[in-house]
Amino acid sequence: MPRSFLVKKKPEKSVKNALYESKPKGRQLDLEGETMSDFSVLPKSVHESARLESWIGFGTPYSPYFQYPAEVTSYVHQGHVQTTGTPSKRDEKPADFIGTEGMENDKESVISPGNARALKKPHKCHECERSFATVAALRKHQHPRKEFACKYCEKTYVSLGALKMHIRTHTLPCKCTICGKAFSRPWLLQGHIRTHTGEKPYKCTNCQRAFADRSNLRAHLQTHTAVKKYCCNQCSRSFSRMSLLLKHQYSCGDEMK
DNA sequence: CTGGGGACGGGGCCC
DNA sequence: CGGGCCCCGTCCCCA
Repeated sequence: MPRSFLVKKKPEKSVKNALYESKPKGRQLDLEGETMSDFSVLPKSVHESARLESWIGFGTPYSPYFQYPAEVTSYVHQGHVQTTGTPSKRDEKPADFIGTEGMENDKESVISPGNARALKKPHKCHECERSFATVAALRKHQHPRKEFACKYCEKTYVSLGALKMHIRTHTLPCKCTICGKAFSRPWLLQGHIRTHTGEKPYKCTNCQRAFADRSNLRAHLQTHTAVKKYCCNQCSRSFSRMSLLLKHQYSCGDEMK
């Protein structure tokens, strides 16, 4: 039985934590069904289609494959316009991304056969004025960098491996055989199993306390130091945790006003 | 309210 | 490319 605090209040996390509820619903059902799947063994066709078609531009109004059906979506950055954007940002303004003119140019009916012959490079980049003979060439020019987008959220990654690792945080393939709780990675599951076994391999050298989690030992070690890691820049106080410092700075800042 | 502990998330790095 | 691990961090509970 999970402790109550495991059900977190943030929406994006509550989805995952809802997996442990007795009655999953909607999206949660979807995720639960995929809990058993391992995205490291995605069908090869998925990977290859992602590689092959990524620079064509999935998820854009420009693409004939706008509704990408596979497990992994993939797209490329727009080289000229967008350097740090996310898929959502890109999708907010599709007209800016490609341009209405570009969309029209994609249709053969817009460029008559005669004009097409006359214009050997009818597809013009709006950023640098270079022209290209094919839509694909234009898009390759505009999208020099490949990115892989998660289908469950808006995060993007530069490698398929990084994306697959991230997708595990949605699919949670590692399941505890004792309580059934699922985790994204095996070592997270190992840490969780310690809560069942009581094993605490991380021992404090200053006192006799032991911890199941290395991070918790690290936080504990801060309690032994006179000057804590997180210092307030308004006063001389220091704290063992960032959260405590932030909380303090909030009140400290009020005092300074 | 504060500080500490428990449990866990996730990106990056190394092998 | 995948697994293991490290590190930094969050969230929640409790004394």
